[in-house]
Amino acid sequence: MQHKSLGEEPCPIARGLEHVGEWWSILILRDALDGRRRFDEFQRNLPIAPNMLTRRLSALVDAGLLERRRYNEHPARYEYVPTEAGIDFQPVIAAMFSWGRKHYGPNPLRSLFVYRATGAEAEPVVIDAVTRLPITALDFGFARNPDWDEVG
Amino acid sequence: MQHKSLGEEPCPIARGLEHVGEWWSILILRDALDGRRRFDEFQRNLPIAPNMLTRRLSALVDAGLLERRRYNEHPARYEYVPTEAGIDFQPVIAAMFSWGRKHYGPNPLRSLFVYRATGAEAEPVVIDAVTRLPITALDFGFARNPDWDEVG
DNA sequence: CCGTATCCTCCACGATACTG
DNA sequence: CAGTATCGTGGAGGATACGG
Repeated sequence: MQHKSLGEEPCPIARGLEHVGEWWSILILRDALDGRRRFDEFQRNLPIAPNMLTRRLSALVDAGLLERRRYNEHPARYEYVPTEAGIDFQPVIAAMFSWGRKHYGPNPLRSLFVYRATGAEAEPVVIDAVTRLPITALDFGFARNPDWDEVG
Repeated sequence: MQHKSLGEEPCPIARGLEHVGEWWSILILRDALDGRRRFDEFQRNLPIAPNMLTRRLSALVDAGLLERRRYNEHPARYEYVPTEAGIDFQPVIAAMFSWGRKHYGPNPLRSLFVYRATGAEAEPVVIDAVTRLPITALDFGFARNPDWDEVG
């Protein structure tokens, strides 16, 4: 993102976007979370130019989402494995999948859940793992509160 | 996105990204879902140039995420309200908030849930609203399956 | 006051050639 | 096979002036 000042925005969404906002980042993350590790695995699965793949992988490493790990000495070979921050990105991917599936999927009228559940259309929700209560973006007051550290 | 062929990718994530992949789109959506409706409301809350705001709002309308609704005749005034597809985007926003909060927030060590729940750190998960079971991106096989319509 | 039109900059992305 | 180097382009994003 060129508007670097957004990285200093108080909103966690804006801050997070700073690291995954580029087009390919999320798709690479998707593949990494799907078990892909190596350069050519990514490239086989994505219509991306090799230099772009290099750049995005480096950026994701710098952002702390992927770890570059040497798996062979001679010749030097690396694999890219999700860090904790990368793994934590899974719920975002899952939510995006569900949303994209419903509204822009090959068959927009049916969601993936149809095949896995009751046959009724289902809405994904994000729930708090502690309270087990559903939370919504609106609950956050995320775009309103200037101080994200204030305790209610 | 310039790589228009990605809009024809089978993966719902890639397809969805086509509509919200631009930097400002998600932040505008965030504000819209937070109750903002009007041009100047958005602009007051975001460090965005007015022409960009116009462009992104139009794009979101074209993508079917926002509806442009006239609320005044003379002079002509419009407001932008989330469609169903826009509202359905909330889980993505929520997941992004949680993720950004944990890893890139002003206080990266604590998540918002801390303040709302037990005091323990919590991980958000996406659950299927029908089965009430947690789902993960890996469950989808999303990056692997060429045919998203196949029924198991 | 609520936007739109114009013009410019810069970088994400693409194509291709090359190297150990 | 696993990348890097070089060059080019379109469009996202920015600054600012204008219009209803």
